[in-house]
Amino acid sequence: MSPAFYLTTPIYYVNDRPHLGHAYTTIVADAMARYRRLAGDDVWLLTGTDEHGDKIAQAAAKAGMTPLALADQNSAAFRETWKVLGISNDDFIRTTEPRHTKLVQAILQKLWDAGEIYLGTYGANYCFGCERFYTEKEIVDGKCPDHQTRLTWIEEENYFFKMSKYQRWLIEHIERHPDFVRPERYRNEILGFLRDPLQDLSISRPKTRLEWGIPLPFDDTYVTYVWFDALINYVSALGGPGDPRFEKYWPHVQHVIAKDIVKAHAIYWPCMLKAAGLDLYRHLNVHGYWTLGGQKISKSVGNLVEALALKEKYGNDAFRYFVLREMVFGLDADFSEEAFVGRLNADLANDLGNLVSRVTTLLVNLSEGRVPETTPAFEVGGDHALGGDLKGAFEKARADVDAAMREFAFQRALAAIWEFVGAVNRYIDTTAPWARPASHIARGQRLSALYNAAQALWCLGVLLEPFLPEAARKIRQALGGGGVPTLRDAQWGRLAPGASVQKVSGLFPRVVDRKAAAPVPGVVGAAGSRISLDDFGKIELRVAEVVAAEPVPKSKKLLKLTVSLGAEQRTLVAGIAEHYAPADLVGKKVVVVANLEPATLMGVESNGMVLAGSADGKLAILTLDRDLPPGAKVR
RNA sequence: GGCGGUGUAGCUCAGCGGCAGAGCAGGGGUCUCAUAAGCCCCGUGUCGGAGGUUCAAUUCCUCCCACCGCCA
Repeated sequence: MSPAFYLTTPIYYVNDRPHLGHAYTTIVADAMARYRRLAGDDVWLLTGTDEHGDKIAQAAAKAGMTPLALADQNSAAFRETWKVLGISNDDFIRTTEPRHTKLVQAILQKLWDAGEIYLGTYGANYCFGCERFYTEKEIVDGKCPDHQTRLTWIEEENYFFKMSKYQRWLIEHIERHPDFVRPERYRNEILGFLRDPLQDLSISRPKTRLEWGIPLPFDDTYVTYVWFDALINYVSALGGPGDPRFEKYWPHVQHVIAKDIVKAHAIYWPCMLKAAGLDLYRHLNVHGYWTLGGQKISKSVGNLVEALALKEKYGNDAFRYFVLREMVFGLDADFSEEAFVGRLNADLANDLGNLVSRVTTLLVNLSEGRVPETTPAFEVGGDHALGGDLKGAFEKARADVDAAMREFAFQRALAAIWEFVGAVNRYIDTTAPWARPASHIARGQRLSALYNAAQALWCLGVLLEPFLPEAARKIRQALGGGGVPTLRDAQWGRLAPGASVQKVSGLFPRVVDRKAAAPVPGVVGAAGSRISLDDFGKIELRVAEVVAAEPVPKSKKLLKLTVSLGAEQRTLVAGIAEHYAPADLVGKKVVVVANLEPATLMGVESNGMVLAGSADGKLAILTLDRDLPPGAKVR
């Protein structure tokens, strides 16, 4: 029987619209689920939406809707987003579903009967304007920070979960299971927090203040408060104890969350499970935040939503690749279109896409579009072998990916695969199958090289499935493979000689437009996309007359120019030798950046820069359409 | 204020007692099967600062500076 694997994302609050943060969490969970399926596990992937609470009730009132209607609408937006992103979730739970509310009530009743819950008094400063309590540190001069009105001390009876009694037990559990919370930084944070006394957890709100929630089964003048409702989704989605699905998957549960909800998941949740007599989860996997253009995300999530829109511009696989490769799981990372395009061009287009293109083309041109036969004399260690141990390189990559994925180190898994991509590119260069003349040995070497390249490509088509599902499928299909692969298919020889091969080009087209590589105003990295007049004023542009021009020795691209700025002459180096002959430039009036820091190129110090535009490989220097004296200011 | 973390090549980061590393960017070369892609070559950087331990410290300890997180 295959091992079970149960993975959850948080349930997303329907107050938000789906954005980059939600998408990252969900993509991570999806990639992991796909990897475990590939490895042969019996996987259950859960996501969903959290739909109760004040904010929803208020937003619904404002929109003139019922809370449930609002929740329906926004929950659907998440469901739709995951569909568009190709997320392979097996279930989608909503906290307003009966299967959930029933189980929350069942667990509450059980804890109440067991004496784990008591009625206590909670006192705090309340603002009637905000309809909420404030903690001491939030208060400004005894007044509400929003309304500037005096706060009222209100004592309210509420139900409390006896969480404090589990403190010692929880510390011991975390100490005995070093990877219970991972990466380690969050484990340390939790242990630090647990050095102070743990408080009991308020789990109710009176209906007089909040109606939009699950009624307490033992007192229907109260509803269940946030975490006690939300966390239980992980259990209720499996039907709860006694349900075959629960019995099968729950013992193998792992959660994926962002760092903002670590405390609820690492402290409240284990205590709740313990009190309810349920097994604890295996691992809590915590990731960091995305920043945009180096800026911390403040109140507005608009930019995060826009960032998610890049999936449409560049494709799902590229989007998945970028977020999985760029973020070190657990740490914060920066998202920018520039970095995105950099990854897309360097890793996906140049390395992988081009590899797929060249291998399929070689097979079509030199092997009649079939996977060739190989013979021992031409394989690794054989008398006429060439090129080194590609198969060994793959086996290493596969092992490295496995080790990385066990630790949720997606960035390392992808780095390992790309090391192999590099090895295949090198293998093709060193074996150069297109260059083999027609001798018997050369022909055998050529077919052997093509055989190995084909096997390598096939293995990539399997191993890439969790990360680039669409591209991986295209690769397998190009080699005549259909259906759902498993890691066991990622082996030399699994692709049978004789299998037909289709040419695949343009798997990941290069993004060449410079404008596309720059942040789009109003989209991503708002901070980096516009400059102030002051910023522009820092650039000193001047008219310059070219006095002399000569090629820089040993350089294809560079010209050394002497220009006059009127009062002074300067030397500068320009990368335009492929487009302009030195003689064409002398006497021309051009525009230069006059206050650029000096830079030495090929041993020549350059003091400034000639302005030129380029597109599609063409380049043009900016000149004047009327005469101005050298040194004239440009702005 | 307490606890913890981070500070290494232009950028992102790995290394964590024994001659400073990778990827990207940049420069040069080269092949032509391929998406102007590939491949090869090119990195002396006060390893945040100051002390200390050690035969030897980027690596361990102390203090300081800067930034970040959690808690109050």
